[in-house]
Amino acid sequence: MINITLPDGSIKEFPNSPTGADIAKSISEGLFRNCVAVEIDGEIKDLNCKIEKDARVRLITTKDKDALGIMRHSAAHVMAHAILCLYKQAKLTIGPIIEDGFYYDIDMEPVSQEDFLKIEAEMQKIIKAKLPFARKEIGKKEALEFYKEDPYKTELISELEDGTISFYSQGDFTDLCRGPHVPHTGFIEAVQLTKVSGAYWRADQKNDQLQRIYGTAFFSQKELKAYMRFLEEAKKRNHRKVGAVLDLFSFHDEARGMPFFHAKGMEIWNTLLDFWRKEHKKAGYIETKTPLILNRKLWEKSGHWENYRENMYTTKIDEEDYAIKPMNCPGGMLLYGLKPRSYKDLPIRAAEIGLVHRHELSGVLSGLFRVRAFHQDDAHIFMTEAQIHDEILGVLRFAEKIYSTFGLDFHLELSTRPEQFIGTDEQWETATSGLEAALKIYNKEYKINEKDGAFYGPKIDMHIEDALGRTWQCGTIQLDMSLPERFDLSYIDNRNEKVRPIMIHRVIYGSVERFLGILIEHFAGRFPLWLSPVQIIILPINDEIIPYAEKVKAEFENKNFKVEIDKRTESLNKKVRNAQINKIPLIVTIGAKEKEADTLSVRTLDGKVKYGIAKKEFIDKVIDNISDKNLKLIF
RNA sequence: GCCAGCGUAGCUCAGCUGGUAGAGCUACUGAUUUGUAAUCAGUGGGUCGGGGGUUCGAGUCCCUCCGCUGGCUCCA
Repeated sequence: MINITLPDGSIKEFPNSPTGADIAKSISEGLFRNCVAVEIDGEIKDLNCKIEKDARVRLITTKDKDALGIMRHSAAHVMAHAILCLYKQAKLTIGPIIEDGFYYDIDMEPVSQEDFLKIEAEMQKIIKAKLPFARKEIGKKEALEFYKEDPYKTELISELEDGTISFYSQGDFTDLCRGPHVPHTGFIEAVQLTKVSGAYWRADQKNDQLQRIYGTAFFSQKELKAYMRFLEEAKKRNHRKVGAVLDLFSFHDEARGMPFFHAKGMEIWNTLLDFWRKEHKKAGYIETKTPLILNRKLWEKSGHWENYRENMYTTKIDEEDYAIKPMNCPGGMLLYGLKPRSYKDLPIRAAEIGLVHRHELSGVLSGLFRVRAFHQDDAHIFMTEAQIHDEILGVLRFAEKIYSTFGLDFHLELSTRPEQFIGTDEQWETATSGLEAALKIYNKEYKINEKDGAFYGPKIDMHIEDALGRTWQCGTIQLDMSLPERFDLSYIDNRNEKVRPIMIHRVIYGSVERFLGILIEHFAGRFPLWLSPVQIIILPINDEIIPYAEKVKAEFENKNFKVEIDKRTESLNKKVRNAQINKIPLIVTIGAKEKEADTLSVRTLDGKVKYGIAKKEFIDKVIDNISDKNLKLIF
């Protein structure tokens, strides 16, 4: 007898080695039809996997959060199967699932999106056939024999241990795979190929370039359609597009990857930095500024010349080598080292909006998200060991305050010591536990990325989440055990001894350019009033009223509102349409009635119009919205 | 840098298998003086990304360079 414990605690008895399918059927036929896999004592297995001993069992239905990944992995197999049918000489490599779908890296002739239709058609045949996925455990020798013509699979198998190797087949297709899979191909209800790219075998440029074909799959056409709508929405919000319509910035061939900001872009830029400066001052930061071009000797001292050279722009001045800074830290070190420091001075929180240049590969440039010149909202905090966790905690709380002002939620990731590192075990221990202690007090869940820290210290990354649920790494807090050493920084402690300070680098916006890009997409160009480059547009109803409208405009400007007036002899409808397209939050129409009554009619971007609002009331409300940094206009 | 796709007026796009470039919006001019998402008419605007080639003839075919987009790699 086998005793199966179900998640609700109930126990079912089976005479001999039941499968997940048997268990499902014993409960209901409907449940069985929706089951894709089964979790046995915490491990997810195929539904037809025999359960040989008493176990805790959880049936995974299509509704389960684990189901989607299992099915997408099966979809990757189906795609590979279809491709092998169409491209006989293709060789498969790896085909994992990713965040919103799957891909398969295949050694084959280059394909383009036009080929998707026929691949998808072939996939549909396989799906319609409802071919069962069959697992076969196989010896290493046999596996190598099976793939003797295939260098990729041979390489993969040779890294596996004998006894752990399994193959999965559907129809005449077989692939090396750990599993699990859905019971049959018919579970792949909605599937679509999304993109192709070249990808190197084992991510190494020296290796062959493979075709990476991406796809996504869902349990229903409805979900697939919703996902496609999401992609559409993201496209509509694309900051490059919105930035052009709103006249915020542009790119020119004369300076690839280096944005030009227009007047309206600068309005937002300055608002972002005004806010930033005010908050930093309140949080006990000083602001500094270091030069753009610094002597090679400094970069040699900091280690950048050795480790970061290929990303640096260099130049010669008076026969000496210089580099345009790719990071602000070495300059910051010089400022700290300027004079003897006392423990009483610490912590020193020195911020710098530093313009850095990095020579990124041409292919990676992407709007404001990936550029070659950008401003970091940097700060270097110098402190004693005892101050580590207070300072880290301070930065976390500070960042939260900043992000929440934009309505951005975020999550944290801690990266620990990598394979290659400098410093002693003890230093790493102190540093890492300092970060962890702060995270614990901060009391927000965080993910640990083992061995993902910088070689010079552990770090905490802050990933914000935008209105579409996409995440972006913005903030980072990096403990640096290298630079204070290299620059021989010190402070005098209370026993008159020289001590090396602990230093962190931290950014909150990250790159101001990129943060602005994220905000554009987050708000879809409809900035909250305090951030809007144009807050109010005045639409005079006819030419006669223009002088009065100008007076109102001057009045608004006196209050520091960002206001424009549309004096064109166009229909009101057209001017309204224009203002809506330009996403100006407050569209104010002025005609004889308004002049008479000292009122305004105010249209907001939702298309609603309020007539007869007293001018004074309007001004007060605008002031309130701006000073409260309201995310939603309260009017 | 690599793979794939793309590059026609300021913007959005049309231009079939090669036969000497087109629309809407914008801009400008005139009329209209407008009450909440495009008033009407007229005018201007392009060495079809650059260069080279094939051809009697190239926006269209080929080569090459540049740029853009999606990925790879890297990262803020």
